[in-house]
Amino acid sequence: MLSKKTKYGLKALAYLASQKDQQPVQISEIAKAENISQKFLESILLSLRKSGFLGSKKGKGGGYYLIKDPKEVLMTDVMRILEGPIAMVPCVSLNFYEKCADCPDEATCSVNKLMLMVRDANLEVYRNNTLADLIV
Amino acid sequence: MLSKKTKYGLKALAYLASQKDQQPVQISEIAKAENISQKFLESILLSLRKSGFLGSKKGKGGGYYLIKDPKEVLMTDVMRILEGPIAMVPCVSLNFYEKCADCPDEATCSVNKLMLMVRDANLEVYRNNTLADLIV
DNA sequence: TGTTTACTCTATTAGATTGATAGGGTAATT
DNA sequence: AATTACCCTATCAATCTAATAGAGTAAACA
Repeated sequence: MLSKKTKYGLKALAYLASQKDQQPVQISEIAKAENISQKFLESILLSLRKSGFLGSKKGKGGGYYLIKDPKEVLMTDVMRILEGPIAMVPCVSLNFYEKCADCPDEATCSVNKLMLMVRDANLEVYRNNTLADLIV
Repeated sequence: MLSKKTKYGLKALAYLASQKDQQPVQISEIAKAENISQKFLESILLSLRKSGFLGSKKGKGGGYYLIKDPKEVLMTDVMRILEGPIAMVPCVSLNFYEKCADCPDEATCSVNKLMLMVRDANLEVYRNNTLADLIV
């Protein structure tokens, strides 16, 4: 299940990417346009800023804006920040690897085998899509 | 994240599929071999039986056994029973479709667009793999 | 027939996570 | 200096997960 956090984050990024100019957009505007709880959105945009996707400007006329060209924003990076690991089990995660406590041997683990294929399939989608591809 | 339920269910199915004959295997044996809480495994095997993957035999010499040939058991079906929807959002789910409450128009929704691709990528993996493919 | 075996079912629980809300603080612009 | 809007902390109800406990029931076998 995709978390609301990721869903809202993606919508907000798409909203910013579809702006004509790169003027800052207020949180309240995005929240209203995308039906998102404003306070919740605040925390999401904050984490996107801290991870280098967004810039912000304070004071009157302030708001958030995209730092990079939407074509340069890979979905792999966005998803890892918003949703966390792309893999469904830590033992096949590239960026968040962890050994499964209950599994004695990954090489012969049927779950590992399947989840490795799933991970690769997902990675291919996320790698081949940028923020620009999400805009209509 | 893959739930423990699904993980254990897959391991149990793979364990049963790797048996030489089709004699019933006791829950306790599977639980021990795969490091699974026996009581938790009980409920998982029960749901796999109710959904037509497993048969069970009571009394001495009883246990669970596969009903179909592992080659005939599609991962799509297994995953839907154990984990639920394959799609990450209900609005792109084939078997569990639901409209998103917050989304006015699926056709122009950036999240919908991306999650549709992800769903298809996952479906392809699950459709092209049977229980037999998980065995070493 | 009676006992054992092992599946079946219901209920309960601690813990974690999620999504949302409230309230105040702070920096930058005008 | 006032306003605007970002920034941060804390809290909370609801939900889900994983595990556990205990009792019930059907089938096999001596």
